[in-house]
Amino acid sequence: MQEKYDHTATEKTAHQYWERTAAFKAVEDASKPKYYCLSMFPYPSGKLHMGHVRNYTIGDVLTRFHKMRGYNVMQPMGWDAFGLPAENAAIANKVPPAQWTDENIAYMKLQLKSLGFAIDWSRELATCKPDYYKWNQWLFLRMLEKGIAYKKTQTVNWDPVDQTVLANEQVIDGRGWRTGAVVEKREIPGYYLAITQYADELLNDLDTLDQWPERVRLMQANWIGKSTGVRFAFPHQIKDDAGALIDDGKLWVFTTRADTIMGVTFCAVAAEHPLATHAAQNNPELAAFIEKCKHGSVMEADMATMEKEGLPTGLFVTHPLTGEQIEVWVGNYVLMSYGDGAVMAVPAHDERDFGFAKKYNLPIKPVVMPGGLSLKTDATPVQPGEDASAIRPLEHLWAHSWNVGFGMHGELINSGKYNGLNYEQAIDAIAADLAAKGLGEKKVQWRLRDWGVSRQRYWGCPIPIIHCDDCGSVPVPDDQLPVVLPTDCVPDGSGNPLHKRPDFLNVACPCCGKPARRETDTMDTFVDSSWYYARFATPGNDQAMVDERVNYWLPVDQYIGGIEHAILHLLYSRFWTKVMGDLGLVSYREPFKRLLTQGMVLNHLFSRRSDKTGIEWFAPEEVVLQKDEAGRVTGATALRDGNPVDYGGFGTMSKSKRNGVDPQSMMEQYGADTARFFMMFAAPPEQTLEWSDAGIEGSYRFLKRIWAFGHVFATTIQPQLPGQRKLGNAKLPENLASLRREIHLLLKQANYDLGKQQFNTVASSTMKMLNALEKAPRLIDQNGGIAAEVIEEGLGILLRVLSPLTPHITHTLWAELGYAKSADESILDAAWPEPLDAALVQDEIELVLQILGKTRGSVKVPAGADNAAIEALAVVSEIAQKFMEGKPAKKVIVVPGRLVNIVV
RNA sequence: GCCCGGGUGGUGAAAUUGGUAGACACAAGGGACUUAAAAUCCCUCGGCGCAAGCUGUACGGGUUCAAGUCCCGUCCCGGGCACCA
Repeated sequence: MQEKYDHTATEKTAHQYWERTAAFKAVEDASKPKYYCLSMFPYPSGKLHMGHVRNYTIGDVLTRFHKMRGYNVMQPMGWDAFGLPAENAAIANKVPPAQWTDENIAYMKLQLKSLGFAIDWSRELATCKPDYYKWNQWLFLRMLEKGIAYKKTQTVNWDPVDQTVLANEQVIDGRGWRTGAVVEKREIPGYYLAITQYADELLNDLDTLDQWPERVRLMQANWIGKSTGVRFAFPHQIKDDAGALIDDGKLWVFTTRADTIMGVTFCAVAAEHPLATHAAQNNPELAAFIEKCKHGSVMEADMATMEKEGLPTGLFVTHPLTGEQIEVWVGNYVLMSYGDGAVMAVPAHDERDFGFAKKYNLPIKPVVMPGGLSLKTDATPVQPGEDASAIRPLEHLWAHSWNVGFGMHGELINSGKYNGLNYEQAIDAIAADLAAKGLGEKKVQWRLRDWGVSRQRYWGCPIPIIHCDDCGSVPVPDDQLPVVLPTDCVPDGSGNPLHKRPDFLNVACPCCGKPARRETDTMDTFVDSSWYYARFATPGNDQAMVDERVNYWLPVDQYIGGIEHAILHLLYSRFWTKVMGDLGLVSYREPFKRLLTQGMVLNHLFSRRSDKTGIEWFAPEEVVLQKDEAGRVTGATALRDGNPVDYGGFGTMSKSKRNGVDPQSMMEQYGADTARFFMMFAAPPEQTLEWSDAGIEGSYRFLKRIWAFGHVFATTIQPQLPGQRKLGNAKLPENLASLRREIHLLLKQANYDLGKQQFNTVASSTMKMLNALEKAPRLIDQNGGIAAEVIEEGLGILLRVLSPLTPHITHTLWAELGYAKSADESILDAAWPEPLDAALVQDEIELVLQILGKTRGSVKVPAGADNAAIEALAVVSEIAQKFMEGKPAKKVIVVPGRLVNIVV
């Protein structure tokens, strides 16, 4: 074998072998447990970034590990290929998005191949291809039939110059990003998917996802936002100009605290509420305020700090239980989009209402005595630590905003017939009374909204609808699917280019046959990514969305991706799965059994602030770091002018901050194995990873040492191997037994860590194995062939444990050093190593010796010794005698295999 | 504001879930080889101390034979959510 490590040659050899043997082709096989390992598919933006490399390396390590463990593994890859960046690139380069996308896919595929990922490329898919998106359209039509998809008007950002709809991120300070024109809000029709029909199941099934990170489940639960309460109405006689009762004479509100209804002193409605609109007609001040509220809501950042403001409408509604007249206010803190756009206000028990009431001098009426407080003779509560003789009226307590009531449950007071009831009793009684009057009932309110999927965009999956003047919006018949998107359009930024394509637009109505128009809206790209993992299981089927194979491979056993998809993508995919399940297409209810959210890749940030140009960012290779004598970074100077730049610590790699590292140049210089190893070694997978050039060098050094040891093995150890092997359970001389034990202990640790998906310590274990083996060759002089056998076994273990991380170098060494049993066998076919009990046993074990809980040293005891024997040995040991200072042992704690603690 | 994570050497981190804190690596310092440099190899490396030893996991308490790990309180850092009624 070659003496020096040549990563280019090594990687080429391995790639050719995998290609030639179709090593990663996955075929259904009922005789083996299956393992479907999936990394979130990339958007073909042009080239891979380090986040991709990290993501796919994690997936590949798991894939290869399971393959060697005997699982039937499948790791596919595809392209999330529709989306806005392709349109933007088209505008900039005057190239059709399809062409740009295809070119990017071709390049990125090469990059993925050069990283050596064990991907079954025969299952590759791109969401922009008709054979994929046909099934988006097909399922959309099924949803339409079941009432899960429906049409309603939606508000969009409209650029009046470009005549186009803008995504939220394309609106900058209220203006279009390209034209600078003031963006208008427009109401246009669009299609929605009723994800809220599945809200309950989506929430409840989170409990079954016990192999998901807790925080992701929490984020989803918050997003779904279930709250149970009572929806009820305040009757009124307020009429509009035509003389009709506004909202049928009922102001509906939702509350989770129906027990405090008797404490309502006013109501607040959103600026867009019909009552507000009505009241503003003859009230310029109110009209101005409402206008301000509507505009204010655009600026997200101000929302958080915004002061609670309001104005009275002068309108009154009737309290449904007391009959009192309740004034209606417009409040800037009431959202039209949540519930009914109106709230009851109970200042005594809600912090926000309280602040509002204090500001505008509205009455505060306490109706709940918080639990845990006792009452004084005048029925006021005693504060913890307060002198019980102090007499204060109830109102005084709240007027001083002593927070005894906000959000707390307790017994009702000041509430007439409900006095004395607790939280649950009060809600039941009040809900019953409201129901009897036809003015309310218990209700569950969700934060989750239906999913608007219409996008007024060209580069997406066409929505399969035809608009006919006579028949209305008609679904495209199944036999006319797919509705194919023309791929030769070049968007220029003004409007949807499909509008200029008569060949696409003009079509006969499927109902009546008259000329009609095709829908030009396309689907949200989240639709594309909501089921691609299922299609991977059934490649090549042009007759059905999925087939029986889907129930073999799915659910995905391990899904890996960024935390940024914790909510939308994962929630939509779960929803889509449930819909597919209800249509009888799949037999599982959750798509992803186990989820790993990998951390981001960070790098140093360098910048310089100048008055003229603002912030200028420096790439790490453009600066020189300054360090103090301890090696701590104290500052940096620019290479180009020698002047200082600001060091901003670590931040996520980004184009704009110029701190990204290009995987391509990395791989050319050091190779894929080094990149992969560093990624795995530098941090546990879920944590952020700090890029380090020195760390890369270190990983490279390790691989060079592995290779060098392989060379030593081939030249000096292998020739010593006896023809007849006798290692097995053989009794070895202590120096060999100890080396062998060390390797097997490290293997045990590595297997344990792999189970935990803690790959950084797996990498550590392989380094420790090499450290041990490098010292071993001299053992041959004393022990001959048997030592060579121990080393051979150790290196074989090391290569296999390392192989999921650095598959190329281990592939080559495995073959070159004679580990492969035949020419068509590679390390991938080797069984994963397991530690041998025979290698782990030892005659004597060393226990930690503590006196009074303080570690003082260690004591050697025979391996089989029982607690009493260990105790006896420990007490008479030299160290124990020294530290016990002649005092008798009061108690001795023996933790088998670990330590002895003597208490005196 | 609420909800999650975190806080361990100069740095990234480890500690088999209550049992020798700092494994493994990076950086730094010293040495060997070399005409020299690079590469490689060896040694040192939490703090104090010549040493025995003492001390040390953000801070203050507690439980325990034993606490980085568990409990209570405080202070920071990161992330998510939010006028959600």
